[in-house]
Amino acid sequence: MDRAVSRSFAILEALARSRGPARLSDLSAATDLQKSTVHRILATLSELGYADQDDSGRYRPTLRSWEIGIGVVADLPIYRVAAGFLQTLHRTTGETVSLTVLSGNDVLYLEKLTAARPVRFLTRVGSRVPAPLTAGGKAILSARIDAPQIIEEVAAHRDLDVPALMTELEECRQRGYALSGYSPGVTSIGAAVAVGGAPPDAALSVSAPRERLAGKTRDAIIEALLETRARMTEALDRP
Amino acid sequence: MDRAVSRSFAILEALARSRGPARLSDLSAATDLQKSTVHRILATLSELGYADQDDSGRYRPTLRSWEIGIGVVADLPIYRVAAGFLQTLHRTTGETVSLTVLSGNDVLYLEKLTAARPVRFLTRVGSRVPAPLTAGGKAILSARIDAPQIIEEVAAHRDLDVPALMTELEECRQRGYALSGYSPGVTSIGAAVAVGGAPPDAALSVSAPRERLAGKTRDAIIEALLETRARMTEALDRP
DNA sequence: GCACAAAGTTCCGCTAGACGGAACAAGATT
DNA sequence: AATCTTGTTCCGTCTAGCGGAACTTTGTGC
Repeated sequence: MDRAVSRSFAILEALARSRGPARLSDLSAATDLQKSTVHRILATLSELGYADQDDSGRYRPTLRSWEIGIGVVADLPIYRVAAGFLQTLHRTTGETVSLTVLSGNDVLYLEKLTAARPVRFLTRVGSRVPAPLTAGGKAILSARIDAPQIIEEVAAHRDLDVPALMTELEECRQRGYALSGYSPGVTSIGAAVAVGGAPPDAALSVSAPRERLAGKTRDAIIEALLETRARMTEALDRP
Repeated sequence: MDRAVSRSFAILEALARSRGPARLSDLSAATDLQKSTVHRILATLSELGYADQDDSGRYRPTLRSWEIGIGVVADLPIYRVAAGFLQTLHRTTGETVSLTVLSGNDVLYLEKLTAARPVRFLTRVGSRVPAPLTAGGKAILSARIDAPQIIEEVAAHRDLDVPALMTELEECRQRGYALSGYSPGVTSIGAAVAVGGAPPDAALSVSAPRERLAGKTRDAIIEALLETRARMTEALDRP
């Protein structure tokens, strides 16, 4: 395990985590590394174009890591295919739509199109939320055999009503979509997207204030969501 | 200049560049490094969560670098503020709108909202185009004193009609927006966004097929663009 | 404005650990 | 079955990363 490599990523992560420019000594403290070591590695990162130093000597990350990262997601078949479907879903429903993928025990928000009358959201693109707490996550879990162990691991950190969740997942499996109220006052509806015959690792979801998600509107949105999911699955399976 | 660090990023970049999973020997060849070295560093990267190995032994980058990167852009004031303005501009014009930032001699596409009837675009979010070739880039350059040297550096690699470009920039400066036809058949209109009194390093742009950008529509779009730019600048200056 | 504090940078001897050639194992190809 | 090719492991060599301390610069408080 190359020590310098490991340390360089720790520094880069600390740099990205610190909102705004970071001082050398802060990074040194955050990573628990000698100042001279941090200084040397930062010089290397700067030379490579991953960090920058302003006039006052403080360091900030550059957009280099973003360029690499965006290249990675742009290569994901799900991401490429989803773009168009997300838009049509957004247009037909008029609400906030999201694309999430399962990453470990979390759901990772890959893309989000926000409604004209936006909701106060706790999540932004790039953020993680434990899968069993979100509509998209539940939709994914409901079709995976490893759902129980994921739920168990999450339950070890937060308190979850595991039995209730299990019966809820069973319901999701039957009707094809999941519901959630993770952010207070907003309801989400999620549907899992599977590629090939594999267990699903992505989901589409629609979110709106609870009062906007009732009666006919709600039924229409669910229909649009399931329709989009079907079309998208079909597009993914077409080689 | 820590060698192992430099090499690890070279490997990560090669991994991200190679669309789809990459083989060890390919990475070894691409980075001009010994197989054993690449193997060891990949093991480190895997342990750190930046790379993964599938059953067939091939390596692929994870979403880790994207998570870091998206955190970096999410911290950019321009990016945070732009989101809402991009949406309203997209809605009022109905066309494709983009947010770009100046990065070196290039313009980097940070965000893009695509029109319902989309254009065949050569650019995607995360891609780079030499600044003098795009509407957004010209708009930015027209308000910067270092424009001549950027143009000169770009002209060294591609052939540019430098004198024509300089007079065009002068026009941009006077009317407040720039025009471009970088992608064949599509016209873009760009306006620079400056924060504080500093020289601008970002731009908003609207793109559409040439035939949709004529007469009254065109005037309306330009008005909407300049209006949005004004509002956004105001929002950025408000602390 | 001076003195003190804290932050960034440089230096250098030490040695841990990265390096790379070669050998080995496991598939894939002919 | 024979032959590549690819991923993995081993190990002696020695370089390059390490960290404590000294030095310089920037900023802060009286």
